[in-house]
Amino acid sequence: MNKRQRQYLIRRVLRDNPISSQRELVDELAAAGCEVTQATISRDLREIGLQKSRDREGRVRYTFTPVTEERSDPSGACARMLKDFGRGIELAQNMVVLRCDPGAAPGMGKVIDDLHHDLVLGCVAGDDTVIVVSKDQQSAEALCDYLRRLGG
Amino acid sequence: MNKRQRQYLIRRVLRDNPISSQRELVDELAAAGCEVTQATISRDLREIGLQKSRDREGRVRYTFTPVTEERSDPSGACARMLKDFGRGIELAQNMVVLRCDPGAAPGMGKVIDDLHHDLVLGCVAGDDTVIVVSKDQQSAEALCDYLRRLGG
DNA sequence: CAGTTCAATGTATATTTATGCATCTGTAAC
DNA sequence: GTTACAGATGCATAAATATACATTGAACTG
Repeated sequence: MNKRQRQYLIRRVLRDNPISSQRELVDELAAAGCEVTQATISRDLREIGLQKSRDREGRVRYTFTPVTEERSDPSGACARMLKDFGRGIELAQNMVVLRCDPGAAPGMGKVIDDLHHDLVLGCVAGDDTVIVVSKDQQSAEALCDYLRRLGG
Repeated sequence: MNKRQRQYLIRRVLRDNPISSQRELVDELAAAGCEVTQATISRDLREIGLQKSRDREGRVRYTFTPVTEERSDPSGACARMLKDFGRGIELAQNMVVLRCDPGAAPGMGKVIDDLHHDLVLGCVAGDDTVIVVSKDQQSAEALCDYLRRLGG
C-alpha cells in the first residue's frame, strides 16, 4: 500500500462512510488493511484537498475542495473527476448542469475551469452541482456533448 | 455589547482581516472593545455558520456557510444579506448573476432558496458568485429587478 | 419579593488536527 | 559497496477547537 493507493482509498472511504474525525478514518483504513497514523492522514487530507466542514444541517463531513496539482493534462483530470464523482450532465438553455457527489462540486468546477475550453464562459460550483455557462444554446449543446464524451 | 452585536462584529472583523484562528479573533475583538473567551467565539462561529477552511491557494480563511435560522421573514433575510455582502447583480440570458464578498455566496444562495420565489428555478452558489436560474430571459429580467430592489 | 427558568458565558478540559524532529527506505552518484 | 539525498512516515507534542459543567443575570410567575 503506497501513498497514492492510500489516498485513493481515503477518498473512497470518505465517500461511502460518514466519517467525522481523522481518528475514525484511521480505524476505517485499518479495517481496509491500511495501517497508518493520524499524522499521516492529516497530511494526506491536506494534499488531496479534503477538509472537514459542516453541511447545512450541521453534520460534520469531509468535502473535496481541490488543491489541484496544476495538471499538465487538464482534460485528463477533468475526465477522471467526471468518472469518479459525476452523476449526470444536463443541458439547460445556454448552460450545462453537472450533478455530482456531495462535496465534490468545487473540485469539479476547478478542473472545468482548468480546461480553458472556448465554449466555457465560466462556471459556478455549489456542493453537488456545477453550472457551466456557455454563450448560447448552440454552444452549450456542443459543450454538453464534449463533457459527456469526456466523462465516458 | 450583547450577543447579536458581537456576532455582527465578528462578521465584520473576519471580512476585513485575515484571521486564521479563534485565538486571533479573540484578540481582534478585544481590540475592538469586545472581551470574550475563545469558547464563546467557538459557539458564535457555529451559530453564525462560519467555518474555517482553506481556499484554493491553501490560505486559511473563515467562510460563511449558513445555518440559516429558519427565518419567518425570508425576504427580509435576503435583503439583509444583499446589503451586507452583495457586490453586484447582473442579468445574463435566463440567469441572474450575483457577486458578493468572498465566502459569502453559500449563505446568499441559501437565503435565495428560502425565498421560494416563483421566478427562481434554482440557484448554485460558489465562493463569491451565485447564479440564480430562471425560466427564460423575461422571467430573469423580472427577477433581476426584484433582487435589485430588495438589495436597496 | 421569592422562586423558577432559561439563555449566555466563563473555566477547565477533552477532542481533534497539525507539525517538529527522528528514522527508515529507496535511488542515484561515485 | 558506500555515501548522499529525498520522500514518506511514525512518535511525541503543540496548537486549535469543542464541550461538560458551573455560574450569573435577566425575565417571568405566583
